Amino acid sequence: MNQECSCENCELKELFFHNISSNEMMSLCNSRIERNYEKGDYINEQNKPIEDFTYLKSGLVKLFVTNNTGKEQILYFAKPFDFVSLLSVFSHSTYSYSVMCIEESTTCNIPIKEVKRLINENGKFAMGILEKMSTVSDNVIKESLEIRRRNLRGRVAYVLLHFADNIYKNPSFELPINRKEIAEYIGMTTENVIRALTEFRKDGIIKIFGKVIEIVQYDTLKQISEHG
Amino acid sequence: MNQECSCENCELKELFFHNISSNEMMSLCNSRIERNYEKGDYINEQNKPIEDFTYLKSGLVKLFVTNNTGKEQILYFAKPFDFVSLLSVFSHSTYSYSVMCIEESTTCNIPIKEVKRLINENGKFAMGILEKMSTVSDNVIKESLEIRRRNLRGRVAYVLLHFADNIYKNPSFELPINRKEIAEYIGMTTENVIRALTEFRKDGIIKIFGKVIEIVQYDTLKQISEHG
DNA sequence: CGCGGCTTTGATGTTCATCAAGTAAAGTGG
DNA sequence: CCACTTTACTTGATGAACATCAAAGCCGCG
Repeated sequence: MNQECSCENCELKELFFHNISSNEMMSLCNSRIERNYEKGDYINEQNKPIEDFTYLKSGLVKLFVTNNTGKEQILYFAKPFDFVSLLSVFSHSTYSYSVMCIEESTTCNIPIKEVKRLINENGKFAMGILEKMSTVSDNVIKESLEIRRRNLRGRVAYVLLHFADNIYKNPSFELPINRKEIAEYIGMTTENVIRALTEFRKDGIIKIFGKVIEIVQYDTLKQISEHG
Repeated sequence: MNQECSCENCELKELFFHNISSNEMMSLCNSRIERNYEKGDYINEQNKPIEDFTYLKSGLVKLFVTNNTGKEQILYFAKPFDFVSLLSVFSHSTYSYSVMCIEESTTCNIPIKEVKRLINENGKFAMGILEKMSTVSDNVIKESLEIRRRNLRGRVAYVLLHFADNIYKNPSFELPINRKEIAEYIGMTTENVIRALTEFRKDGIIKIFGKVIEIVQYDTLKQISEHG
């Protein structure tokens, strides 16, 4: 009778262990593993079998696909509380995309079988997963549509605001990715991403110190993002 | 004791009423409504409250968003057996997308409350919904990435092949949408969609009779789609 | 027949990708 | 710690791809 399940104190408990009995919880807690990753480490790899249900406890990761021309397309940046393996876990036996750390990260992993068993046995738990999954896929789709309807400047502005508003909640932040990855996210070339950034800098809208970005004229940037 | 639930004979029974008891089934069957739509009718409208869980029995629909510049972006074409309201039902109280018929269609609607109740009570049923939802969102995301990495010609070729292979399963078919809608789907202008089609026609790759398209050189079109 | 919407074509200009070259920064081995 | 290599970043020049604008043809419908 292990009374000391550390999940009891996990800040994600409410999110994930919602609506399950203490027995069920104990069982999950015993089969779960925490993993630490450095920047650049793969958490999941495209086409590899899905074994764990993974969520991010801390850090930041990018979800991307490598298409058959060898190029990478980034589809999402996941932050803590996001379920990293949520998109294809229930429809495929292998990952449809790769997940890589862009900041030091910690994940909590539960064997996918355990989670599936629990879903089958507990509808309330299933409902929670459904809600979370719906949220994540909705976000991914919406973001891709938002990016798609903008031009180069609008897209770059959108990304900067995304990091400032949603990820770091601070107008000045250190970009966890390089220029090439910004390009892979917004579907433009590295050179043109740089050109847009330089323009913003010359116009006094942002300041650039290597990877550190400071948004000086927030409203102007917002306007450019809304297409100006 | 109504022994005559018509769902018993519904071809979608296996898909949706999987793993539920005959009592549960009877209850769903009694609260469900079938609706018929003409081409151009709205099935769901963006920002309107979600009341029903909807799936498509027959026909063809487009899912799209109207962004704040008033332009429409098509994100998916749903065909029978697809759950039309599957993307945001569990995370939002209003639709994130509009759904409009592009062919005469029939839907089966079940009050969302009923479905949620059933999910909460029956994990196996929930698992089925999860799988379906995962499949749909995976498809939407994958398709958008596939389109994004192609140029004009590649995108138009991709759409034609999509209709031929996935929707109509026939190299010649009648396009259910106009040129503008193709453009809204692939993120290009109407004029350029037409130019690409005309090129394909002049090169003898396809034949065009108004909305009827006949793919003559399938392999060539495939090559163009894979970027050539 | 005439009107409005859809389609098509052409001309023009803008936006963006590509190619090339150079600078800065960061890692590597002696 | 310094030369060396590699990787990231930056700028410029050029051409291709695409959007925009304008106009005309087509087709269905009242």
